[in-house]
Amino acid sequence: MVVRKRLDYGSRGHQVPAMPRVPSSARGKRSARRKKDEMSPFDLLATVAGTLLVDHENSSNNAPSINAAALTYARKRKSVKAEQCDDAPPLKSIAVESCIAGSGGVCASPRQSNICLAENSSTRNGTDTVLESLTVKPDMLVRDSVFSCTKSCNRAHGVGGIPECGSSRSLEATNQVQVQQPMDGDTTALYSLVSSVDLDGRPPALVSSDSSSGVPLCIHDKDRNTSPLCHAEARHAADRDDDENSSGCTHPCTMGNNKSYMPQYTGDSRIRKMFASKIRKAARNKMCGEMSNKGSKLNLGGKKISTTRQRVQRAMFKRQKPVRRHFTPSSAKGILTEVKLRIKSFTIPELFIEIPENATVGSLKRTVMDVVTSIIESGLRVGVLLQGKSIQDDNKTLRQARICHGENLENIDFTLECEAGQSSSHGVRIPEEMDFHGADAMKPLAMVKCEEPFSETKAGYNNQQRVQASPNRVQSEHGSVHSLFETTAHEASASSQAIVPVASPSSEALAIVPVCKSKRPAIGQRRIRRPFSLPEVEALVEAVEQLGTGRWRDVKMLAFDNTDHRTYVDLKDKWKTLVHTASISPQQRRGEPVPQGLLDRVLAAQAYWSQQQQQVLSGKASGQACSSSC
DNA sequence: CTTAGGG
DNA sequence: CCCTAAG
Repeated sequence: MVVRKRLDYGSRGHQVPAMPRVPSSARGKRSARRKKDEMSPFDLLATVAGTLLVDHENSSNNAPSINAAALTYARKRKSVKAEQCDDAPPLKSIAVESCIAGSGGVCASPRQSNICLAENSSTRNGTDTVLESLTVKPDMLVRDSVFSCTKSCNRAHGVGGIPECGSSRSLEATNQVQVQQPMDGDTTALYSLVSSVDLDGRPPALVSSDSSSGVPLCIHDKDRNTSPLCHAEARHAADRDDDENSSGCTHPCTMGNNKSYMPQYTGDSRIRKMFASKIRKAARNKMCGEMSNKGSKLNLGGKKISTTRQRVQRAMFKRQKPVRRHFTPSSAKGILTEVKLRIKSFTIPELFIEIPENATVGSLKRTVMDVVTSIIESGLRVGVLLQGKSIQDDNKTLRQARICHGENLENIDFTLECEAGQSSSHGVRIPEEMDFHGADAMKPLAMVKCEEPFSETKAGYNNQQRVQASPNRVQSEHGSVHSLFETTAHEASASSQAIVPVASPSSEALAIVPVCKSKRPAIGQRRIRRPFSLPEVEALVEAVEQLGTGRWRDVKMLAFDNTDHRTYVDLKDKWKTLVHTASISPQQRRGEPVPQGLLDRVLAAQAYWSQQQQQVLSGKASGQACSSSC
């Protein structure tokens, strides 16, 4: 038997992408295998750092703590694939220079605040602007990373020096590390001590600008005046699905009406379902060729451009753990203190990579790896801040630096940044070298980032409207960008964490930006929930009273012909729920209350038309019997 | 494509 | 809302 598979589920005008469907047998396996092959930027970094540390942990006492942390992280993350490590070039010695960053560890160097996009220089100072945080020059792979020693119950102090780090919003990796801290060691020794990190193995979570002020990509986030760290702390308890949230994308005004329903952030289950649905659909259809575990498609070769400049714009991670400091029982000498540190922030700058169009995914991965490696290789600088003030004398003992007996431990922060000024030998291009035609080149990024996939309350009903609202985006979606997006998404770990290349109109450069849910319903994207309003219900009831149940297409045309987001299936479903609502007690009803009068009409119409249908059926049957007998 | 019904 | 069998 041939089973027809409908590709267009929706009604006219409601565009639902033709999607392959996975056999229902696979439905139960939605979220089963997702994370396996994911390689988040942090993973990538962790892998690199891990390799670095492997090479140097025995030979160098000055291995940057971040590497240690990253290594631990990498080790704990089974998802770090060996292939990435294998392909990584041998790492040379790391020049780790203890260097003190400026207060707050942010933008100590003018270059760091130099951005290629932000035409508005007034935004460059002080708190980082969105653009600044988005486009960090590659000379700082790890910028403004801050370790912080804090007591478990001392949240406020853990923030020391951080709030000023606007750039820390860019990427926060609050890995918690544990340090055996000899009280008499000098600051340099302290760095190496971080090697004994005890990293929490949880995968890096994504910063959602909605839930964290760490990603102020959209203006609406200004409403949230919580400090990043406070937010971070607040998210501890529920950091479960950070990785599902879009890092660079905010959904400022969506879901305005129904605060209790926020699909983008509602939780993993929903979004995971979404992605799992994507996966299974894709797998079933096999129309996308090789699919990543995120349902991504790889089609790099199909691009028309000869060179792809990839812009690793930004990656953000946020890992939140309760800030704790563990004091081990003092040894006989009583000079060891176990301290838990955490990386407050961790910034990866944008990278520009030239990749031939016939490059393979593997080569792309290797290139990214090489670039990251080269940057790390060039050296990381660790800074120690005590109460926001940098400690520049590496020879000073901790006691001399008044870092002792834990009394100041909660005030210690660490900064990590790349050695400035190096250029990559792997084809990395710093922003200035890009042939951007002015700052406009990056406009699409901003658009995409802040773009709201669905604006439930304001975008209007027409899908087309939204598409038209952002021609650049549309262009991006249909071009080669899409294929690259798929590729990149494969490497990124979480949905929201995925970095997506976006075509730059004025150049052929591809920008990789944190993925933002597409305005176009992504493949397998569940439609946004749009509760029926009272007028809609009234219209529906009236139409059904007129036409009856079972003629949903007509009902649609009669009462909802101008609303594309209501399919006749939706109307049918709504009627179903209305009937159910009318049949239950008012106390059991949820959502916007429907007037009882309307519900009565629903029941009446339902009873009437069901009776009619039965009569039709019986009449039909009798007619058939008659005709057959006659 | 529509309808119907379960999820 | 989604998914799908069936008409």
